[in-house]
Amino acid sequence: MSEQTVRTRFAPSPTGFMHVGNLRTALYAFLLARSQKGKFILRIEDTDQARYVDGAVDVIYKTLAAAGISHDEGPDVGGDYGPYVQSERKHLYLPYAEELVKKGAAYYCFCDKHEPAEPADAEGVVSSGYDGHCRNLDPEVVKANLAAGKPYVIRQKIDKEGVSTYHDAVFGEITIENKVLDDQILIKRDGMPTYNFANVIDDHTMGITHVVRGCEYLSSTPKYNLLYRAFGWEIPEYVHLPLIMGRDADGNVSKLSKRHGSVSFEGLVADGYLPAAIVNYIALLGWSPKNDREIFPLSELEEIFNVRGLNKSSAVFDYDKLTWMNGEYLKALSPAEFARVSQPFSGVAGTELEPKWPLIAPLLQQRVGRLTEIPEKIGFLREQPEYTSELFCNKKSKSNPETAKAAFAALIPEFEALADADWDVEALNAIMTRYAETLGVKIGQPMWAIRIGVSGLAVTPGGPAEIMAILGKEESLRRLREAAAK
RNA sequence: GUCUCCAUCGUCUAGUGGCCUAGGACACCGGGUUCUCAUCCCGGCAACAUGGGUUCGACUCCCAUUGGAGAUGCCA
Repeated sequence: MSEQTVRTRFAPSPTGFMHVGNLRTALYAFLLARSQKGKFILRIEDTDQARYVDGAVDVIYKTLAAAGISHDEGPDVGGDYGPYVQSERKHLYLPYAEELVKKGAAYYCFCDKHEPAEPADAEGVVSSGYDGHCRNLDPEVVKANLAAGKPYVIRQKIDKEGVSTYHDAVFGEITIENKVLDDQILIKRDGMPTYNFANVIDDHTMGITHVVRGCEYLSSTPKYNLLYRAFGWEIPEYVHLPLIMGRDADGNVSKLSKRHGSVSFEGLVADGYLPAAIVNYIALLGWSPKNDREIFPLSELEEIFNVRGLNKSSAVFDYDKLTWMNGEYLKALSPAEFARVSQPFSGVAGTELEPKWPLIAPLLQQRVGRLTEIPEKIGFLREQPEYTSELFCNKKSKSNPETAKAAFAALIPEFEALADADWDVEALNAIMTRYAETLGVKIGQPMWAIRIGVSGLAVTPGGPAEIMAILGKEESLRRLREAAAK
């Protein structure tokens, strides 16, 4: 490319939610622009009126903002190439299509709506393409039909001879035989442009230099290039991205969709993933910095992003790895920040646990992958789960129901003797430590028993002392006496 | 069906002809540390789809096969 400023765009259609695949496309387009000190543009593609969803555009703004992907031009921030909403550009497209007709690169078509192909027969054969009925209509007939107000569409006229080749930054040279290119519709019966047409016009008129999009457009790109050429416009640089896949219960892989789990940004956030972690994770799903690092703040990605790191093969979305990465982000938060972001997921609001949240949150920060794990992790604080004395067996701490009984017998009176005012983590730990020392066993043994006694669980956030401090003297002792009776 | 693209551990990936008995991460398994289970640390398991070429030498280049994905809309 020349000295020209890099301009990339993200052109979502307002569907009401943001698929992570789309978000990743936006991220890469944004990163490419930022890394080249270029501009990133947001354009709303709402040419399909039938699909209009209320408030869907706001979802796009909110998601991009939450992800930290900021655009330099767009419907909400303005710019020199507006309007940035396709429905507001409606009047713009028809003249371009008519220009193409004049140039012989497009034609009016008065055929009935092409009936949707049969749901595919036994062989899975799908009828393909337009039959070219109106391709060479007599100009006089066209004029008459137009004058009579006959409904029409405008189709691209594609020369079926030879092959088309273009270059893609990720996939290299792509060559397609022109005969498989269909005379696609440019202007629909309702006067609106199709995505295929609007895209080309908008990208050109908005000065887009790098078209970043999913690789489902790989095989239709030659048609777009024919359009650019018919207009005499410069073809942009293409950056086609591999798809994000999901794995279903049977182990089959396909384009990531709802049956694989949450696939929208807001869905993931609701599942307890931090926006920053989601962005970091998807950045590495199909792109590599070519080194062993995995945790990258967005600001750093803006510096180091490079199209050379883009992968050709599709990637399976791995919720486990996202959970791990989310845990890393959670741990990196300040304790106060963690308490703040995790509280809404905790379920403590309005309960007796709410005042104790500042005590509980620190115990969770190092052991949570998804924020939604929190309620089940702290459920025992409100109600102790059922358990049997089997749980008292633990090889490592040399524990069994007998050692537990002994520990209860010795420790309950000691805890009882502790004054309410002294009931804190240090004092409680001191009591257990002293007991272990006099008995000559590892501290793990009494702690194993007490942990289970007050929680009913083998694994808990925090240790027995922390739990007792949160539970308070009365409730702790009640649970311990019950445990001793088992 | 046709067209296009893809192919390294279960998953995300590094690797651009010799640095590869293929590196990192997640998951899994084992050990260690921490006043305690978890966290953390250390270790282990585990891959170049197959078959032909090219080359002194192929994970890397070419071809075929197989497998996978996408496209084939008056959706975007």
